[in-house]
Amino acid sequence: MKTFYITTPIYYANSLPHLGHLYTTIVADVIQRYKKQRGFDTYFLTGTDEHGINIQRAAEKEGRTPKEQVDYVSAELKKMFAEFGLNTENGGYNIFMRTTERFHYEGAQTLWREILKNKTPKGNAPIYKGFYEGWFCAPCAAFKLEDEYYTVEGSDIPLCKIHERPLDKVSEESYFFRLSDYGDELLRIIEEKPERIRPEARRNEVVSFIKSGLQDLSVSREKKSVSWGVPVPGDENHVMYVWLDALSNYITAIGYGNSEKTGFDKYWQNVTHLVGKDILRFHTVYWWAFLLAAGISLPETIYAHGMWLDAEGRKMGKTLGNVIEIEVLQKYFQVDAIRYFVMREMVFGQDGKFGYENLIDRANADLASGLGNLSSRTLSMISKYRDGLIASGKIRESNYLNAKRAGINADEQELVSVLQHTRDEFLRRFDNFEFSQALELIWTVIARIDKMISDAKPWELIKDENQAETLNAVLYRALETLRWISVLIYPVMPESARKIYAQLGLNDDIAKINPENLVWGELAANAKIGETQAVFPRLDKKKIMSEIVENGKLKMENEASTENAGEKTTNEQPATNDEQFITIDDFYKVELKIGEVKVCERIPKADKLLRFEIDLGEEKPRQILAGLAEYYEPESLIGRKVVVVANLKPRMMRGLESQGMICAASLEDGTGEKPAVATFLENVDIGARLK
RNA sequence: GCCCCUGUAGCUCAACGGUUAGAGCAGAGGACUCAUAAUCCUUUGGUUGGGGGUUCAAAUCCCUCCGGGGGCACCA
Repeated sequence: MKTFYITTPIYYANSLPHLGHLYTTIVADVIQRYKKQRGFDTYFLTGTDEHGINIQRAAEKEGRTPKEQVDYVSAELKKMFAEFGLNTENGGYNIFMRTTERFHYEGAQTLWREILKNKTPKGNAPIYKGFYEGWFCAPCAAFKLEDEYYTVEGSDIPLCKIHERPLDKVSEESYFFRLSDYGDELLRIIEEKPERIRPEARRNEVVSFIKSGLQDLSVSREKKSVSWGVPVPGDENHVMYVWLDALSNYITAIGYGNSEKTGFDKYWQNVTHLVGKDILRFHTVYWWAFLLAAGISLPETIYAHGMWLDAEGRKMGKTLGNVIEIEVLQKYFQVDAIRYFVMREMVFGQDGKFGYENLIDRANADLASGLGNLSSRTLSMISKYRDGLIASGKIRESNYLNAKRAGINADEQELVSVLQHTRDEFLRRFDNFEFSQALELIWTVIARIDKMISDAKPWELIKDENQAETLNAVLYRALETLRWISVLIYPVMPESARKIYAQLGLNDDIAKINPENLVWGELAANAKIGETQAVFPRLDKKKIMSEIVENGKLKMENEASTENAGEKTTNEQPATNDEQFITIDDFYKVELKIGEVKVCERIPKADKLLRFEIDLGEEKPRQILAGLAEYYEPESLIGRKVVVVANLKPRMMRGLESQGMICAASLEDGTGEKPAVATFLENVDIGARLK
């Protein structure tokens, strides 16, 4: 039997469940169900990556042991997956992998030993002991490169650009993986079969990365600095570093190097790794090199999918308050509607926009008005006109003319070939990860059947005894098409597909029907349809949106009052649409003042920043940094009166504290944005407030 | 800075170098009643980012400019 193994990344047990986790896992689940229908013996892995310094730190912060910490996070994730029907019980993943499990330790260590046994393509030992030294940021859990930190004058300890805290000089013994020996081999492999890495644009990035030269990779940490990990075989002082540990989960989970799990020989031959585009490189360059080193065959496909942006196309983030909340999705939307939305809306491999409004629109237009309504009107007519009995769709020759009068082609073959073609094309698209386009095809068929019904007007046919067969044919064709559609959409919307299927009066397991084998006419005549019920409820857009917005506001207020005062008040934006207003009180939170520029100078090595000292009528002038250096000569600004946001939280830039912000218009002149500093025509007093 | 991708209707996306560049949503008008205010018909809307070039033929290939996104290593 053909096998198919699909994996999501194992999610780092550092952050609580979010849309990204949900999305990738849904996609994997859809593909897995699809392949199963197509007759593959499938295996579906998801899970959590539970080692590393970040986990250790997070645990310390929460007053837990690392194990307690990862137990908590992985349980949360499992809970979410269960609620979305992605767990084993609901036909979802086969294993929820956890890297803290014993079998994984065994497997990862076996992998290490196997690598040690071999030689690199250039005849060297793949792993050697070396010395790793660098500036280390604990919250980032990473050594920082030159452009990732900055230094304050008078100090030689650099600060992390992200966390604005001092870095530690870390110098430690480390095992290195001789990645530098694998570049040529990797390039050859990619060239040989480029489709292994998709989409193409991402593959190009990987190729150019390899071509730029690979450096050896540190694959261990000393236990004294990172203890939370898989011990390096034969060296008590080291634990494996994240990537080797984490990536190996894909094989340890199916029994590589351990006896607890099974399936490696069976499933590894055809594996698809779904990854976010941000971790593609690790899944190609590093992972492949590890596998080559261990003499294990490479994965069949690595597919990097895009990220979800907000409705306006901005990155989602806490500061913008534009994150899609899992709880909101759960509260207002059917699981299948969400599944449909993510598969239909995002062109797989590209970034997509996710807004609650778009989701409602899709659910209403495609599901409620489209598929739901078609099934509803069809079944309703069967009940009303035929007492719930499915009549044969055959039209006898003597009735051809009647059918023609009603606008119905007596020969159903035309519709049959449309359906077959749609099915074939759907499968082709699906096999090629073109889910959005595959689904679109189904909806052209729905429109076609809707049109057939409108043309034939069953409500008039019923009044004419001579049109009994025409009416039967219309109803049968609609029903039979619904049967096909149910089977095709099953991977994307399992519950709904099952519901529709059952309403057609069928009771075999749709999950096991191979769409390839669909044959027109297999819906038996004289059978009774099932109990009719609406499959996709129409969503009240106004009501739901206003509730979401209201709750969002409440949540923000709660967060604002519990978090450090003032921090979030200035950079928050309305969560959803542009019909929102701020109150006058909101405005007053921003303290805009007139200040006079006393000092203005360039900052060494910073091409955009200018350093100002601005008199706001306070005891001493404020130091403010502003990105105006590309557009203004420092001298020309001295003496100018400018508008300053006076109560902005100070922040460090280039090692200097900026205690406010200078307001400027952002102008488009065709060459890009240019700022124009706000000024007054009248003479204004220093320190005056704008209101 | 170097490299990659991308730009098509108001929005989201299609279109082996080959008919008059198409769908869906949104908008306007009409029809209908089986259906979840649904469906059907008609209709508005395009200098395919700009400019050059190759070709019998360009959204598609090449050059260039402009805009958007992304990659340039040890962070899942």
